[in-house]
Amino acid sequence: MSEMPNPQRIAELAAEMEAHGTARDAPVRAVMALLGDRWTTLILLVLEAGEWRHAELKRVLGRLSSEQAISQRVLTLKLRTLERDGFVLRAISADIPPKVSYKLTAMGAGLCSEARRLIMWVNEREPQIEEARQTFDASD
Amino acid sequence: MSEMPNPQRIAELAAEMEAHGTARDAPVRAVMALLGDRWTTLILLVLEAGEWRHAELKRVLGRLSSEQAISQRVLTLKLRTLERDGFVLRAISADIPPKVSYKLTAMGAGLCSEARRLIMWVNEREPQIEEARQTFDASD
DNA sequence: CCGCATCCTAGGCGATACTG
DNA sequence: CAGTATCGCCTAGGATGCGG
Repeated sequence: MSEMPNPQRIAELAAEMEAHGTARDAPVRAVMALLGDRWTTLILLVLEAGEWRHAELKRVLGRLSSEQAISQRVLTLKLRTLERDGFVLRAISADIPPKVSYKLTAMGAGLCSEARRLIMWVNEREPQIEEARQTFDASD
Repeated sequence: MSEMPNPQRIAELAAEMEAHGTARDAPVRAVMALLGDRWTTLILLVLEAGEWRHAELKRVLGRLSSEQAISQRVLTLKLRTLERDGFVLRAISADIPPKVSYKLTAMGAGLCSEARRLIMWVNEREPQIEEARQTFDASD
C-alpha cells in the first residue's frame, strides 16, 4: 500500500510555494515562462556570442530556426522584456542615424547558463523521453 | 567600439541549436515549455512529496496557488503530458471503484530537481530583477 | 534601421455539464 | 472519483504598413 502525503507535508509545500509567489508577473514565474517561450532562450544563446544590432539579430535567429523567422514585433517585445528584467542591455549610439545594439548583462549571462544547463539535461534524456512517448502512444 | 559577432560564430550557434531542434514537440522545447507554463512546475513539486490521488492533488494545488484552483481539465491534461513524456507514473488500483494515483518516475524527480534549481536561482536574483524593473519603468 | 499600431490566428486555460 | 466534451476568454505570436 502506498502512503499518501500528510497534511504537514502539505503545509511545508505551501510555505515553499509562497516563497516564490504565483502571481503572473512575479519574477520566478515570469522568468520560467520566458525560458519556456518560443524565442527567448534562442535569443539568449545568440546574445551570449556578443553584441548585436537589431536587424542582424533578427536575421540570425531566422537562420537558426528550422521553421520560421521571428517577427520584428516579437523580437522587439522579447528584447524589451529581457531589458526590463535586467537581463539585456540596450545601447543607442550617438551616430546619425542612431544605431541600436543589444548585449547580455552579467545576470543575463547567468540566465543563459541556466538555460543551457537545462537544455543539456533534457538533451541527455531525449532518448528516454522519445521511448516513453512511443510506449504511451502505442498502448493507451 | 564594440565588435559584432562574425559569421563563424553564427555557424557554431546554428550547430548548437540544431542539436536540440526547434520543432514544437521536440523534447527540449516541449519540456522547457512545460516548466514555463502555469501549473506543471507546481505539480512536480507536489508530486515530489509522494503519491497522490487525482482529487487530492487538485485540492492541494488549489490551496497552494494564491490565485485560483486548477481546473480538472487542465490537471488531467498536464498529468497526461507528463506521463507521456515519462516524468509521471499513473497507477490504477484493482479496487471497486478503481482508484487512480500519480507519482514521479526517477526521471520526473530529476526534472523536479532541475525546476527547483532554476526557481532558487531566480529567487536569489529577485531583488536585482525588481530593481531593474523599477529603473526601467521609471525612466523610459 | 528601428520601433509602433493594427489585425488576425492558434493555443493555453477556466467553467460547466455530462459519462462510467 | 476520474475523465471527457463543449464553450468562451485571453494572450503569444505572425503579417503588414506607417513614422521617426
